[in-house]
Amino acid sequence: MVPDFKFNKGKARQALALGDLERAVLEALWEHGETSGKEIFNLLGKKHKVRHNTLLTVLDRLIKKGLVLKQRDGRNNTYSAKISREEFAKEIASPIIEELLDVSSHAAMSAFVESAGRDPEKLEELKKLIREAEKKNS
Amino acid sequence: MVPDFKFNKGKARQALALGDLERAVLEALWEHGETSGKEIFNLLGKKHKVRHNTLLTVLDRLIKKGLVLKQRDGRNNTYSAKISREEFAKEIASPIIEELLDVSSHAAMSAFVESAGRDPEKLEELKKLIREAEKKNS
DNA sequence: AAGTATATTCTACAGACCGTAGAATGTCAA
DNA sequence: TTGACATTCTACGGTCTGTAGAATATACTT
Repeated sequence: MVPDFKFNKGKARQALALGDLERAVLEALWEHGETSGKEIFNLLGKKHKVRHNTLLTVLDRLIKKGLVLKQRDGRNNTYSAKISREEFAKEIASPIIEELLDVSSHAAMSAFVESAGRDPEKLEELKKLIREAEKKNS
Repeated sequence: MVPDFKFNKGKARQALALGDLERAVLEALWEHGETSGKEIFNLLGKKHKVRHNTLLTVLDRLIKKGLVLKQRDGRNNTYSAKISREEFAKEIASPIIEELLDVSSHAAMSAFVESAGRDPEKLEELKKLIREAEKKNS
């Protein structure tokens, strides 16, 4: 175990290209689909203790990042995820995994199987994916 | 495919908790073991076009992060990685993978098998790890 | 021992990213 | 038209990273 150095949860979240609040907003949009600014505030403002403003700024940044779509609807706006959870996950997973394997494929694979392995279903899917990959290789 | 949004190499590197130059320095230390400041400059200064200073600052930050050890040796210092490549990889892989699986286990597993699957040896190791995990589960 | 070359330390700046939110503005509805 | 509400504009501060000038320490040479 390494003293001092801690690659903590915060770091891991950052690893996913977005800040915590940004992620939370995106999650909310995935969960609720098209959502007005007010709804978003109701969903997140209390828990995160942020102003309505703040959430709108965050939404704006997500728009700039190409992750969220904004539509006018009278005096309100409507926000929706421009990219599905699956697409997002796919987009970020590949380069990260590539890097992890590059640093140490053994460590990466161990960690992966250890995490996924806690769920037998995931293990089954993993095996299936491997069989498919092997078929493609041969 | 998602337009606009690109989780590029840069992001992925950042995901590994360090900046590019920091990573490069750490890699150099892993490769060359105990190294003087001058050697580090010779190894990296040219390629990265940075001053000796810059590298020492980076080393200093790595020290603060608990990743590098500094020792006096006369007028020079000697730097060495305080954490092995394997340890480092292990440390960072787990939380990242945890997060990736959390966002979408399917996407994470697909991406993983796709990356690792390009190398049959890795695929074999993966299968072995899975068998071990299954044994532990039962 | 003084001088010089070299390495290190101190200090600082800039840019990106993110959370945060006040102030200004726009819009609908009564 | 006015009031209530939502949005937009603007901006600040903290963190992280790359970058490096200036100041300082050290050792070797003469």
